[in-house]
Order: sequence, then C-alpha cells, then structure tokens
Amino acid sequence: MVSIRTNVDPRQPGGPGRPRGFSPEQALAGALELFWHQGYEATSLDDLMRSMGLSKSSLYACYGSKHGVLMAALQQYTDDFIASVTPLTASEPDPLRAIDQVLERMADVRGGSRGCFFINAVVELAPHEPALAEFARGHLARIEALIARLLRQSGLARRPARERASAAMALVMGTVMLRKAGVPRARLQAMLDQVQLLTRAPID
Amino acid sequence: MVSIRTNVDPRQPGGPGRPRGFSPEQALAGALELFWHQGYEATSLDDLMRSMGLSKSSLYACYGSKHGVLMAALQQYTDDFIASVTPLTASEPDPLRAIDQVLERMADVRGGSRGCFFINAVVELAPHEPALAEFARGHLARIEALIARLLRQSGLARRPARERASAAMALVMGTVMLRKAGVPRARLQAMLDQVQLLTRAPID
DNA sequence: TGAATTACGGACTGAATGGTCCAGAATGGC
DNA sequence: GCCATTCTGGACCATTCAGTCCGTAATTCA
Repeated sequence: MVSIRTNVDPRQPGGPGRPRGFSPEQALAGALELFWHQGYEATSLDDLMRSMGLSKSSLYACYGSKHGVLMAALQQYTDDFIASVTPLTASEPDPLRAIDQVLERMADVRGGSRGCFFINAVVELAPHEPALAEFARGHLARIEALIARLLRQSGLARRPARERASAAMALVMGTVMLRKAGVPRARLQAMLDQVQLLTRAPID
Repeated sequence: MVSIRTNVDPRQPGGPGRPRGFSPEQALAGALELFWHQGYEATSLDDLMRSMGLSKSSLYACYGSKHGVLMAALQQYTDDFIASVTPLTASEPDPLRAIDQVLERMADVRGGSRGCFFINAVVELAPHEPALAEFARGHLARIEALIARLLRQSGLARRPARERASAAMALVMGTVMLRKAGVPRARLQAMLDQVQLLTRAPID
C-alpha cells in the first residue's frame, strides 16, 4: 500500500513551541471540497488558503506545496471510502447484495455533478505523475480485490471472479463520469442495473 | 445535434483581402494534440500558439478564445470518431461483432496514457460549462443509439437494448480512464472481454 | 494601379500565478 | 520569568497568464 508523506504530524504534542492553531484533517476537508469541485489546475493557492482557513506559510509548513495538499486530500478521500465500504462486506450476509451496496456507494459519491474526486484526480494528473498513478493503482486494486472476494464467496471460481469484479468497477466508474456530463439520474440507474449481468451471470 | 460556432470560415474563398496562411483544420489538430496531453487548464496560450503554428492574433481572429479552440477541437474529435465508426456498422454483417469493433475502437483511442480526449474534456470542464455538457450528451446519445440499434438487429427487444448499450459504453469508458492510471493492457483487455456478458446475455 | 479588405507579428496590459521569507507572536519546558 | 521552539500573517518575488491592439504586409477586385 503506497502512502503519501507530509508534515501533518511533524512534532510531538507535548514538545516545545507554539502548537498548531488548526486541525490538519479539517483543513484538508476544505481543500478536498475545492479540488473536487474545480480540479487541481483550476484551483489557485488563494482559493485554497481561503477554503482551508490557513495562511500561506502554515499551508506550506504543513503540506509542502499545493501538490502536497492534493495528495494528502486524495489519501484522506480514498481512506474514507475504503473505511466506509469495508463494514458493508461484513454486515450483509449475501455476498452479491454486498457487492450491490459497495457499487452503489461508488456510484453515488454524494450526488452532484462533480463526480468522484479520485477519478477526477486520476484523469487530470495521473498520466504526468507516476507517484499518483501508482497510488491510484493501489486503491483500485483494493476495491477490485474486495469485490472479487465477495464474488468468490458467492460461488464463482477464482478465474472469472477477478475479471468480472474489475469490469463491474469499470462500469460504475463510467457512469460516474457520465454524471459529469449531466446524464439524467434515471438513465444512470438503468446502466447500473446492468451490472447484475456481470455479477450474476453463469460461467457459460 | 449541437454544433459549435467559430470563425473558421468567415469569408468566401474568392473574396477580397489577404487569404489565410494556414489550414484551420490542421491547426486544430495541433491544438487537439496538446489539449489531449495536458488538459485545458494546464495548457497555456503560448503552448497553444506553438503547437498550432499560429500567431496570437490569428488564433483569436479564427477561434475567438482559448476556449473556442478547445470547443472546435472537441467538435473535430467527436466528428472524426463518429465518421470512423459508422462504416463499421455497415461492413460487418454480424451486428454483435460490429458492436465489438465499435467498442474496441472506443477503448483503443490510439494507445498511450492520455486516454480519450472527449472523456478528458468532460471530466475537466463539463460540470462548469453547460454548453460543453450538452454537446457531450449529444455525442454520447449518438454512440448509444448506434450500439442499441445493432443490439436490436441482433434480435434484442427495444427495452433492454438501450440500457445494455449504455452500460457497455460506460464499461468501456471506465477502462479508458483506468488506462490513465497505468493499469496494464492485459487487465484492461480482460475487463473489456466481459462486455460480452452485456451484449450477449439472454433477456432472463 | 489604387482601394478595400484581411492576415499577421509582436509589443503591451493588468491581473493572477505558485512559492519564499521574515518579523513578531504564542507557547511549553525549565 | 526566560529561553528555545514553533506558528502565522502578510509583504514580496519573478514569472506567467489570457487577451487586446496596432502597424504593416499581403492579396483580390475594379
């Protein structure tokens, strides 16, 4: 699992010196909001400072750069997603229904036309940033593995399970992108319903 | 069909005045290349002038703005795609195999990690630009209709045909995005192979 | 050839960019 | 209370941004 280094915790809480006047996580939430809406390039440092409630020097001391803020926000976003989706796999006894819930959560991404922050970041930046691309592949692999495991629990062999899991994920991500073009909710739902052809088809 | 207005042809070829020293289409091809690689915001006017081989005043006289260049490039890109994919539906007698070819062409998008210019533009700009979003929906609808028609030709009823066509398109677009994260070719192909579950499944 | 029209290069603009730096304030340990 | 340490606001920086404008060159038509 690829992690991202920042100076979010550069000192001991009991150490000397003036303590931080802000919560790094909370500031990151503000940055996430902005990056999510506007994208990376379209977001200026002034916007960022305002939405994070930080002065420029605090921002740089904590995150190193505008890019560092983005990576930290991305880390927080993906961690939150995994954390929110993992318990679903335990609470739902039917593995196929558990998959439905996981995919539904992926597809939803808290409504609106801003789509999914992870996807946005990959599309805008991954081709030029190997580190971000590698991080993204790690996140994708975790989701794939989670779905594939559920598919195997439902009785599917190892072989088609992984491929079908990936395909289901790709389908959902496709619909997330279509939402950004304003495709109506009902049409998106109709596409998402077709995922069952992937998860429930016999091996033929 | 939504179209995009520019001054690409502001005069008659036989009219008075000095004729253009460049081909608007060829210049647009240079712009497309750059936007495709870097995205809209990350591309500066200087980059653009260089890759289009145009001076700033010629660029503005012809396309109105940086944004005008993007829209014209997008129009050309989508037109090219439709033009390249339409004949496939006529030359291949088996409609299901025709769909395979259309989707393959969508998924390929001339290799590399830059993905699909249309998708890139939608993800980066559509949420903030209703005109672009509307144009995008029009393009998507054309592709959907094309695939759905082939599905009906293969004997599928109208009802599931459209939904399955949309879902297949979404799946392919999802894999295009995954390519930007550097997911290996073989994995992408394995996902794309699953499309057949959508196009060839019985109505159940 | 002269008039009308258009294309073009490049100087110019004001604003905004990401990032650095420093002086002073705040804090904890002793 | 004093010192070391750290935080923070804002001044400052060179660069770059998208876009405007004008003088000149090129071309066609009459």
